[in-house]
Amino acid sequence: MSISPKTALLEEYALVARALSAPARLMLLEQLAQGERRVEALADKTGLTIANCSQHLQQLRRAALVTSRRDGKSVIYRLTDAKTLELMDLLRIVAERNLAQVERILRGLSGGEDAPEPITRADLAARIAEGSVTVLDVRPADEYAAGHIPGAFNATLAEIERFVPGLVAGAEIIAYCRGPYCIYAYQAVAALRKLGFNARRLDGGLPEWREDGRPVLIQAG
Amino acid sequence: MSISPKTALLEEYALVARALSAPARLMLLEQLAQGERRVEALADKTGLTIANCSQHLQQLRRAALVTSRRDGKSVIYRLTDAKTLELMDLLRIVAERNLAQVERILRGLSGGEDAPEPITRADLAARIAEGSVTVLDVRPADEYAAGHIPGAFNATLAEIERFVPGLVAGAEIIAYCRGPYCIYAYQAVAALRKLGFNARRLDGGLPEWREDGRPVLIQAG
DNA sequence: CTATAACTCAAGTTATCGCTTGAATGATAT
DNA sequence: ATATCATTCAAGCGATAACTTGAGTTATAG
Repeated sequence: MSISPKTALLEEYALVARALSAPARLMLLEQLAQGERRVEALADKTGLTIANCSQHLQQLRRAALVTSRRDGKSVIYRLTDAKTLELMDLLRIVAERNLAQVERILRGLSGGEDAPEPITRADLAARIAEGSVTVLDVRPADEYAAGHIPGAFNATLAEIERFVPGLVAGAEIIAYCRGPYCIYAYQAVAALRKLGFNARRLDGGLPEWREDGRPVLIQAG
Repeated sequence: MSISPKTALLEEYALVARALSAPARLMLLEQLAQGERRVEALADKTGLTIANCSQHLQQLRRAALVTSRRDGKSVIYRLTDAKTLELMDLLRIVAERNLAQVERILRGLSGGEDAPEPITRADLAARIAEGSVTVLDVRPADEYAAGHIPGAFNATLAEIERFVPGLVAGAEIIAYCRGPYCIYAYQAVAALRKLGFNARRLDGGLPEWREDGRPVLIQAG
């Protein structure tokens, strides 16, 4: 009872979509977009148990969205290629354009309607070159250490207030985080604007910046 | 116990992916890519029961991949926008590039390794203009009638043999069908090549041709 | 107003998914 | 070899999805 090739093909396409259909797996992909990671590190960051995390990763691998290799005792996962990022991005774009619920959440995060448009990566690069902007990396310290935009300061959301006194009141602040799925930059911009600063979000996060071929500084460990 | 905005966002993105995660819904989207359709017509084409079909369509609508409107007694569904097509296409591309199973099926359909590269839509347009090619629409007659590439002949797979005697042996034949998800063109090319004809597939199908802004001929009814 | 057509809704069944727990594997260190 | 660490496998449970069936809605026709 072999099924038709048509159905077989659609099953395969559906398999890829199904891999993207669980929040836990999207979280894993977001982490992997930062760079390759061990299973345990992914479990830590996402709050999943190790076994559960491993199972999700295997589903992603079956759909060929990620690949894995062994390194000593660890197994290291990474995105198969940039197409995986594209797929995640398109998913987000469709959701943002058409789902009222998404717009509502994003508006809430931005603290009202006064949120400015995000700055493009090309514009930010130009502004950094002329030194007219403060760049803020709103990710956890370990992710910052693993690679960040040269010249960016690092502060988590909780640390922002402590960080503020050092800022010049007039200067524009650009916040970025893990990427489109990450809401830290939204929240940081909202917090800074509430404090009277001129803050904006970067369009995309570090993975997109890197994908553009722009420089990434890795902290000497 | 409100969930975090982060999780809420990921749930929404996952909802879109989940809508794409069933072969039946991909089939429906393929049909809708041809043009807007009533529920009953979609049920006929896909072989789903009406109730089941309706439920799948509602899932697609919840994910904002399709929209619907009432027209008299009927409800007519259509793709929300071209982004839906892009999403389907990217899904296919990832699957074709990375899943061994998909490559195997497609190779099988093409009847071995001698399948030529598909012709681009731009190239086909040029070839049509100079009249140096025969275009074959391998979709059911009703879909052909609802819109086809000007100058194309219509023949289903079963009819191809009957159609053959009228063809010049040397002339190149370009077959197309519903689009990337449709395998008719693969099968038609394989069949024609087996008969000694110089046949190739068009890259994409009618929806992509239309999306390019190229002319589509609608049969006078 | 009633009948009919085209969908949608609701309930029930079977299958699959996501998560947990505990055991099994694979690779290094002692 | 034995111990240890990182990951995967296997079994079980509750929740969700796909499909069916039959009833309920909405709009046109008579």
